[in-house]
Amino acid sequence: MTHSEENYLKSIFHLAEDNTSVSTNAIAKKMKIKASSSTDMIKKLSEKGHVYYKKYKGVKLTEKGRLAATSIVRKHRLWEVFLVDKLKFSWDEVHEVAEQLEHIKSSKLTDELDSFLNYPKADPHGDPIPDSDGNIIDPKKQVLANVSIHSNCVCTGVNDSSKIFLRYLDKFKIKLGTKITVLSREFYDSSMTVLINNMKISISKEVSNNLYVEII
Amino acid sequence: MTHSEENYLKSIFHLAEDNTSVSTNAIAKKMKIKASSSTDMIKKLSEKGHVYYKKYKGVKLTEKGRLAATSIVRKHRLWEVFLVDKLKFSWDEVHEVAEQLEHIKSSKLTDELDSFLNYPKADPHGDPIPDSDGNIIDPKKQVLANVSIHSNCVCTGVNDSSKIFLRYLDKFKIKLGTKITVLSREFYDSSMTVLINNMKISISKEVSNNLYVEII
DNA sequence: ATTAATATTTAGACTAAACTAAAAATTTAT
DNA sequence: ATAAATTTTTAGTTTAGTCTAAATATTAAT
Repeated sequence: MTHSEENYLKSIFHLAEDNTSVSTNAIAKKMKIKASSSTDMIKKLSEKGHVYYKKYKGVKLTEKGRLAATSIVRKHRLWEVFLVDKLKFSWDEVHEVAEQLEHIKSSKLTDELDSFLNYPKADPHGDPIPDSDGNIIDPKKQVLANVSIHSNCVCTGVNDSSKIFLRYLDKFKIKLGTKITVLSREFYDSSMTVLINNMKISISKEVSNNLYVEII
Repeated sequence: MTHSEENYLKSIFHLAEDNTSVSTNAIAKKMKIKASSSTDMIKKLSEKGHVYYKKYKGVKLTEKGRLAATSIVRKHRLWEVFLVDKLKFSWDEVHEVAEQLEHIKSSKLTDELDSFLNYPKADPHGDPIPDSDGNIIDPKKQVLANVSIHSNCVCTGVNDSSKIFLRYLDKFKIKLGTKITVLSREFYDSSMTVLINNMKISISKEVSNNLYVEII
């Protein structure tokens, strides 16, 4: 399988982790290519048995395609853990490099890396790492925005792994494991006041919608 | 730079580490491609300033090309150290995977890896690791075949990193650092009798020519 | 239920990197 | 020094993955 084919499968997977149907256009948009390119590649992936495809009717991963996709996601997230835990990368620096490393083909490498890293359950952004059979145990996540007032919770992940968001979080020393107490919420703009690291801060709805937490 | 371009530069470098002229044919042979493909790519690399090239007159790396080549060799060898030292790869398993990893583009990754591995001087086969400026300190090597009788020496590298040779060495428990005492040499076939791990064994000239040693 | 807007596919073109076959240059041998 | 052998280059083809522009299908709006 080529890098390009792998990227398509990964994109389809991310567009529909629940394996609902995805349009060729949505794929094109996600991958920042033209729709015609997407259609072409989908035909090819369909012939190879990685996706189900009916003209104009969208695309779904086959079992084979899903397994290939989760394998790439597994590698991507394991490498991210490696970069943060073993080398000195921060969580906003890992994505680009992991995009390259995820294409390395060696199941021994992947499995030894997993072992070396002590079988991590999640990547540096809190996203779950699929096992080698493609199973993903995703502790269903709750977004900070939906937590009721006076709750005590812990940050368990982010819903947006963009550099800009991650750096915002760094600025306020918010990381995975950080305790957050919800103090109040504004009707006007859905912003929240929360207690983080003994500091009272105000958080916009954009932020509270992109922070996953677990209530304790 | 594409993977393919990088592979050409690497091949040229290995064909002439002393930076003498290399024929397009030699490149083709080394890379197991046709000579016409080689000529085409050389033209392209020449236009990009990575090689000097005059039709029918062979190819030499420019400074820029040499730096690119050593960077790839550096990455290849660092990854080999990682695979052996940190994951559980043996020295005959690392090459194929390192061929993929060497193309990952991130100088931060390379330098942090170097630091994580404690700035190794050589890869698992004893080949020197270039520094980030492309300098290679290669302790000039002596082949076991040339060592005089009764010398005590230590294995410091191999001149053939093929699986089949490395596995032969494994069978006799010969690895980097293994002490070798030369007992005698046969005129007939240039084979040697040596003492290794307290075992007297006979070694063909093929083997003694591919083992680098340092006399102690 | 048509028309308009949008989504999707088709057709044809481009680039990178390989190939084959043939031409041209160089080297070797007589 | 010429012919033969070998090496190297040129010319034209192929495949993968992209693109643009045009055609067609689907969906939304009146």
